[in-house]
Amino acid sequence: MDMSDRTGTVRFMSLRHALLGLLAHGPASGYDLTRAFEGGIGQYAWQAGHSRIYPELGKMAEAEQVVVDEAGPRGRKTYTLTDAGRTELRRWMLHWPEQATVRDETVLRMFLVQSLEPDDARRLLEGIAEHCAAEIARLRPVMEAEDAEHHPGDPLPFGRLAGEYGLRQYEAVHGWALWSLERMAAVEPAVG
Amino acid sequence: MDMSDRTGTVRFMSLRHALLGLLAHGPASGYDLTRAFEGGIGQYAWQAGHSRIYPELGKMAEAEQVVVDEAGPRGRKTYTLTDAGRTELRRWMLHWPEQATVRDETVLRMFLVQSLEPDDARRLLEGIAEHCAAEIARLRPVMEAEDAEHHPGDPLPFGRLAGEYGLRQYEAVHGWALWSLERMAAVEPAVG
DNA sequence: AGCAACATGTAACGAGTTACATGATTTA
DNA sequence: TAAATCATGTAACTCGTTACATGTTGCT
Repeated sequence: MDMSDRTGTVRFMSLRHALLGLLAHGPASGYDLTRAFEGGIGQYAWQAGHSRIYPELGKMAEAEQVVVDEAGPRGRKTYTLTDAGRTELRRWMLHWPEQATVRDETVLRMFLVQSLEPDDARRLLEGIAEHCAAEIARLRPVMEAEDAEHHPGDPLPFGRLAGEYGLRQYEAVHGWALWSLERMAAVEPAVG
Repeated sequence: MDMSDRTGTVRFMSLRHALLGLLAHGPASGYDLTRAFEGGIGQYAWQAGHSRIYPELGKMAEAEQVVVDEAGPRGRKTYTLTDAGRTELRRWMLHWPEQATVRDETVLRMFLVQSLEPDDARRLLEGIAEHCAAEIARLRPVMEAEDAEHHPGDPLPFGRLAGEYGLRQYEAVHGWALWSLERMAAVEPAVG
């Protein structure tokens, strides 16, 4: 599979693709989509507020990647993916740029752990390990409950793969923090 | 450890903290720092080009978090971290906001795998698994070589913890992609 | 009647990318 | 002497956040 995109085509606009992806599993309003960004996507993948989402939906409608069902109370507009929208989503999902956009404050902190004094670094790593352990304890039962409800043959619940990704992410960071603590202890044992 | 920051203090500016963190391991010029962003930090944590870095260094000098050694050929300016800079770096490293900035195109794609048709999703996951396997094969020998050169008692090489983080990240994603393929196969076996 | 939640929009600002612009030093 | 690399800077544009602004519907 081709993991890179050497064509000089359309760049960036990941918010648009996030919206296309969310709309792929059913019509939704700007309000609904704003709520969606408050969940896992906003926590782990991409952030956006309603003030950015509404204008983008407008542009997507212009580009005929979505259509509006003018209806619903309180001026609610429901957007539905068009074939053009689904095609663009698929194109984006299958063609990865050589350098994808990344801006992750948490990962940045991990890259900079070694800029702290050893005692501070240790405290930070201990905090990370604890935090991950707590998140794992919170997420694992959610996944297990979802799996228990799932009958063979049913389609996977929306977000199940993403949830698993989050869980494994926390497990990886947890393991890394513990490994780093051991590694630091071997080099420069804590005083006390 | 306090993993959240409820104080209404200074927001965002992660680029500044990335620069403070890089300068913590030694003085560098804007050019050097721009190069640094082309490596692991830019690939996994935070992106920035020279056009953003130079003005930010200017502001940091104004705020006296760095000082300039006016010297060097071609108008090269070397920046050195001050105590104020180190204090600010430490503050940022130890106080985590409730919701950290995240914008990661790759993770976004993983969240949206389920928006693809099963055959496309399978091809994508296979591609991810292969890509991760290749990166793991590339990174592991680098780490092992670094570890082999390392003598007990020496400080950890700069970036060793970050490198391990990257490696474990790829391992986690690799495992997730394989798990997802199995999970999908159980639900909707591939045709053929 | 009042409050929470639903629902949409705009404006000002902050932060990053691409492109424009210039020049000095080193190396082949 | 030509090219690559070093080295810095600015301007225009895009994208995201915070704050401003307004009105409706459903629930208690």
